Amino acid sequence: MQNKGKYYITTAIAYTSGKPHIGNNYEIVLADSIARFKRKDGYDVFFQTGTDEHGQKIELKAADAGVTPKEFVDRVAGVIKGLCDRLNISYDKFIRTTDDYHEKQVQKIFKRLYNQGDIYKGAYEGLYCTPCESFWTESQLRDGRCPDCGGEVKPAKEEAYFFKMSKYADRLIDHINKHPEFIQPVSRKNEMMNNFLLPGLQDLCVSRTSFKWGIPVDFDDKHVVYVWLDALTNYITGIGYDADGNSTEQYKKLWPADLHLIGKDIIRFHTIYWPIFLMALGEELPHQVFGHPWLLQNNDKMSKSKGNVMYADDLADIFGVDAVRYFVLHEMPFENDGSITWDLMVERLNSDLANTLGNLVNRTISMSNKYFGGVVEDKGAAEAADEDLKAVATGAYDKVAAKMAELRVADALTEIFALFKRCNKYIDETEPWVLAKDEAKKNRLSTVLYNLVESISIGAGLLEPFMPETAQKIAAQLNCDIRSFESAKTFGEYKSGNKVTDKPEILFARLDQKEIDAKVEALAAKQIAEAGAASDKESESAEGVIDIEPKAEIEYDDFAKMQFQVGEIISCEAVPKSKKLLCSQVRVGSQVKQIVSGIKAHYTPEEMVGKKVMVLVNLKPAKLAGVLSEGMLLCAEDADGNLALVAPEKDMPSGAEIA
RNA sequence: GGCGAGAUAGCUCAGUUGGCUAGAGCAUGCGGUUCAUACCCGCAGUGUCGAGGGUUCAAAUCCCCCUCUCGCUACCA
Repeated sequence: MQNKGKYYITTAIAYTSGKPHIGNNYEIVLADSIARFKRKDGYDVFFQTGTDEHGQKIELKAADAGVTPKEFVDRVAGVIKGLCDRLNISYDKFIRTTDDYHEKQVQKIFKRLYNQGDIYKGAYEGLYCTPCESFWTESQLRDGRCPDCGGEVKPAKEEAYFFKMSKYADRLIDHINKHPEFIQPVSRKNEMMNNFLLPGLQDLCVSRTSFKWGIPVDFDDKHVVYVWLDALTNYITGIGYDADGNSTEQYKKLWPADLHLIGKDIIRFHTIYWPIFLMALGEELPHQVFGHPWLLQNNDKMSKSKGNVMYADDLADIFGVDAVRYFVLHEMPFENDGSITWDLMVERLNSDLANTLGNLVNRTISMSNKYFGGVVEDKGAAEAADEDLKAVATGAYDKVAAKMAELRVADALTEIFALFKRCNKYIDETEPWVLAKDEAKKNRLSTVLYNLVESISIGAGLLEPFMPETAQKIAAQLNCDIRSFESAKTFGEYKSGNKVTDKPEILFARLDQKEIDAKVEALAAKQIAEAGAASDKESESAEGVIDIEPKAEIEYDDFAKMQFQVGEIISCEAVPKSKKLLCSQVRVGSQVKQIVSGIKAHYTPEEMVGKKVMVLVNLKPAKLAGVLSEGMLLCAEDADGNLALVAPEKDMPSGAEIA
């Protein structure tokens, strides 16, 4: 087979804060299918995945669990790698951002970018805008004032390093315009252009002093390198990049990457910051970044405490690895989010895998055994009816390859199943059981069965990248090797006179919805129990608790400046020109304040009325979406951004002081 | 608020540069068949192609407007 050149494909690296659910594993199955397809198609493929292991969240989780951060990430990385292996992922490299070569290179990269002036130390003094709660750099200020609100900026305590993004923006815009395939799907290109590139890029903060669990900046050890410079560079450090110019042969061969496969939530980082980092390092840009949609569960958020989190290993236990692979690949459209439910999985498995594919293999082998003792022989008794089957079988590769070239994996699978459906139809057209009754038609019957076995063999060869185990099982039952793509283009490669197995195994057993329901309930119970136990102490704890960025310590005087009181909401309406704002009239003691809050998504105006809530009353009034707001309603926020108003635990009169 | 995408059969969607009775898969109904995992094959559907207006011999497809949904983004005291 000719070598079509190298193909370097990566997934995003998984954050080691906990066990990933099926929605996270989707990406790696997708990547694996592409990698296997390319490999089989004659490319010299290198497939890298791994784990992102630094950051404050991990530092805190480890502390909760009573272990060191390294012990914590070692354990979670092991779980993640185990899931990859369980899903039969054919990665060539599993990188961890705690690997020593990676850490060393990140330090070198940081230093080099600093030395060449792309990274600079941000002077926070005089640059914090209190109303906006934002830090600004010199270059971002407008006339020495906050570019957002035009207010004064004041000194602050934390210093940080920044990357000068704007310096490379024009080059990046040019690159994106000249390479329309760079950002996939293309609809994302406009979002990046219109929201970030064209309005002007802000410099990116690339260090932190507020936590320690990260790669230290080697010339300023108060700082650790902050997430993106650490995480994104895995794509080059994993294959031997060296910031001093001594990159390995492997690096020179593989870079630039052919495809970065990532979730749509991190497209910005991969199509703006990452290319700019690479430009700063003088490296080529990756050919393509594909921000795939998400696999959601029934539009319902997965949550362990609800017991509805789907994990790849649980699914594989119930359905089998290849069924899970088939499911996530098939259900995921190209541009919109897909949805996954237990009902749908049972339906897909019964309809596609058991009925169409499994039954086809089974009935074909059964007939071969029944009529010819398992011997499959082409007796040359061809008829016109065979031509279409042959055309579909030998033409399937081209169709699948065309879909794969566009990364349309779900469509590629559909093309393969079209071949299996054609085979079923062929059986009905030729009616082997009728031929079997006529001794004179023995040769025809033999040829018909040969055509079927040959077509199935071709289909199995095409199926291999997506469902490797199943392809293996089919080949074993047909007693032949798995077909190469090359041999899938010609009809008649199955060895005539070969003997198939005499005891065909069921590839996919039909499932009973009720049995699955029972298993699902058992899983849910287990999860809820675990979630309960976890909230006590266990290392999995942090579901149920939230860690946020700590702010600098304040004096009592700072606190005393704020005046909190109980306020009663007497009326409330939506702010017309905004999506998220509600405008409430709040009685605080004898006065009424108008307060605007960004909680429309969580409370209806009707719900708000009558509530007694905690109000920050002496906040300087400001206009929001053109409406005056004279205070702030206090809310708690969870990790998903859900808000809950804070209210006194017993009924208190309006105006009561909170201190 | 800014930018963008979309609204087609019960469900998920396809419909290329406007062209014949608008398609596929799944689900539903009917018929056929029995090698096989009660499977497979065939047939049939229903659709005001989101509402309204316009251009055209001809519009799901182009233009205008309206309603709704979604994505990114800003604001969210």
